[in-house]
Amino acid sequence: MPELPEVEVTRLSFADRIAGAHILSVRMGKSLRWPLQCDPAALVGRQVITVRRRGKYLIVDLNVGHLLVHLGMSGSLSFGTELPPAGRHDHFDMQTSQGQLRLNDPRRFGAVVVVSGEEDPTFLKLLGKLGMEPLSDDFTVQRFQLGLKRRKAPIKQVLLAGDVVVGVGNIYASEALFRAGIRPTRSANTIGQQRVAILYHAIRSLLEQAVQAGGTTLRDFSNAQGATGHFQLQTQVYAREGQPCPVCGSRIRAIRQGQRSTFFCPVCQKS
DNA sequence: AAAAGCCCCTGGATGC
DNA sequence: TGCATCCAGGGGCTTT
Repeated sequence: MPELPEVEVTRLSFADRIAGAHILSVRMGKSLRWPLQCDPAALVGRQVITVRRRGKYLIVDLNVGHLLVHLGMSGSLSFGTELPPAGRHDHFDMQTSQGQLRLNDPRRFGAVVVVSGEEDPTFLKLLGKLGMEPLSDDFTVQRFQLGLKRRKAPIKQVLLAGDVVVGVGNIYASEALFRAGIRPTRSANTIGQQRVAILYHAIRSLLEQAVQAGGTTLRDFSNAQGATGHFQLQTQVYAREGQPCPVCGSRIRAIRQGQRSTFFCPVCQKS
């Protein structure tokens, strides 16, 4: 469910409200992808400083240590002072002096993990090999090109892998390649400089627009205040197999790449 | 080093 | 209505 825009929108929807809060209690329900790696009681009394994002991870900086939060495929956070009683899929609840932070995640691919710092082995394992942040100044056409040069796998899968650029998930990968006119099966290292530049700008503008739109809500995404996104109204190929291409009218096609579906226009994305 | 598969888990949609 | 099958926005891990 959540790609970079959804994670960023989630962050923006509660970061200011939780900053400065003191942790009063922590409850872990059914296990998520990994154990918390810390006694919940040990978090009591710590203070939330800020909330950052790296790729699709949220990093909740505490005065002592950090909370790494990942939404997986079906996770969503809520933050509020009057949340309903914990339900079946609420697997993490953190009561603070400024409200309650809750992770709801039916599929439990998500995670909440406590790390001591940025040298913590878990922090390094999860975040250490991530690629460039697409909306940061580090991400340049030149570096993007350099990253793609040494990959001969299909461009769609290189984008998804997250070791060149982070945050582009299954929806935005198809959308970006459509906007750039590149066939998803094209080997990353064979894309010409001009095309790489176009793809670079497509990725940036797409993600920026999606954040502006509050993210994409396909079935159940909502931010920490419960608001849904509306970028799905601007998607052009994702989940539109058989429908006419918005540019040329050809039928949108669907293929499988690495057990994920990919959508593209066979005419606009010739190669 | 890079690429390809497998798997974690639940729920909704579809088909018989 | 019941049951089987497939699919879903991610990504770490193991094997080639």
